[in-house]
Amino acid sequence: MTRTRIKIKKIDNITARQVTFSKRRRGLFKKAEELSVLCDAEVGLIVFSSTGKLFDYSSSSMNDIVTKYSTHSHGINKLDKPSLELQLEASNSAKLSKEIADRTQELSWLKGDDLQGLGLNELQQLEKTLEIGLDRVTDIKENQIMSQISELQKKLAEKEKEAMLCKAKIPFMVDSDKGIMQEEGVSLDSTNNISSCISDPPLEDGSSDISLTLGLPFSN
Amino acid sequence: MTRTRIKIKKIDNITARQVTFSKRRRGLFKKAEELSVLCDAEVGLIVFSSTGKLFDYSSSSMNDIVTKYSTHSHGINKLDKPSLELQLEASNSAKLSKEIADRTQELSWLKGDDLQGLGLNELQQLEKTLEIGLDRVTDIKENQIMSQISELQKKLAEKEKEAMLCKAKIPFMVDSDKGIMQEEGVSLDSTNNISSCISDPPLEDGSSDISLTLGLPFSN
DNA sequence: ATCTATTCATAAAT
DNA sequence: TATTTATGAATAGAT
Repeated sequence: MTRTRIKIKKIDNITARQVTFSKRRRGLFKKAEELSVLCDAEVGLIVFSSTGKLFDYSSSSMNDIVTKYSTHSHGINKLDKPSLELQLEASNSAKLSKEIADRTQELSWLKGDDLQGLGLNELQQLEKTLEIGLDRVTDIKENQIMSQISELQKKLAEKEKEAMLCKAKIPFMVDSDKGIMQEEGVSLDSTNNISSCISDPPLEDGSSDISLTLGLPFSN
Repeated sequence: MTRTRIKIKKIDNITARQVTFSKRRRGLFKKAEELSVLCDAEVGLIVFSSTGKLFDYSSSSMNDIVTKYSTHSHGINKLDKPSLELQLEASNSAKLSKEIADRTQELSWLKGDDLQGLGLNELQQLEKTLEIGLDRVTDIKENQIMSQISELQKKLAEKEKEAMLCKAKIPFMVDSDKGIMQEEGVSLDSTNNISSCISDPPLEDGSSDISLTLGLPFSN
């Protein structure tokens, strides 16, 4: 690899072999971890040195990985064959895994990934499915938008009515309370008058304050 | 590593992730084998891709390695221990089931089913995903259609060329075979003449002459 | 363990 | 997926 290229055969010199083992072992474990992280893969690595020392790395639990390995395709006996129940569980797992794989595949296709292997018919089917899905989603979305809008309009209308009623009451209130009625009439749009109505009984549920959602046509 | 350095974090783009997985997996397995050979080490390597596909390498028997691993230092419970393993299997099953449920749900959404519970933001996100997917599918489909068309055009052109060559030969055939040449000349587009050429050796694809592209304005 | 000259691995482009 | 290429990494041998 460097100063000179070496042949891939057992290194005779013990010292040199140990040195190389240390260096390359580090490199190998580093690469194993990088693979698992970069590619979201499950990696299990077990190394015994020639002197019998153990080194291991696993991206998740080595137990899980080995178990999965022993079931996967190897179906039968990787590590002994403890019980019938285990076998059943294993085949169940395999089925579930397959189902996940299938759905993952379908999801990829729907998202437009991984399409190269598909034939024209499949592509057309996919296109149709997507068109239908898109239509429905757009539909529902539009419905939601429209109902949000009309709800807001309704609330707004209510508040407007409230404000009107409030204003309409002012002459009487002023009249009965204090008798300060003026000839020219009451200034109906005075902000003072309006704010004096704040203590009116609030409307039902969450909508206690219309201004809350007013500038928020797309709130959710 | 190369054109640019990359960060060791999960690669988002699925395609890029798959490509990197293939390359690095090869590299990793190669280094694993080199380590085992050069340093006389026992190496077991198990990799599951993110789609669940299994890859493995072992310098000797994976079973031996895993068994040795499970005893070594780990002394206790790696394999066997039925009840514990059963528990693990069960929780594994639960995980898998949940994953299936998640993907099933997402598939439903993409297909436009079961949208009632979603909020506006989710719907918009969904819509976007579908639009992207649809674009890609349509793209690939169109490509396939175009290549089918041009392949057909190419074949057609070849047949036309064949027919032309055939016709061109007719005068000589008629002349030498029967001497029925007429003053007015041979009717070159007689269907009889054409059909009489069917037994001509078909031309290979490399095509040998100028008429190669004759009827193929859109060849590619 | 550290240093480098080299080979190797590989990200990006094709 | 395969190939190519530019460049970052790994590492054999020396110290």
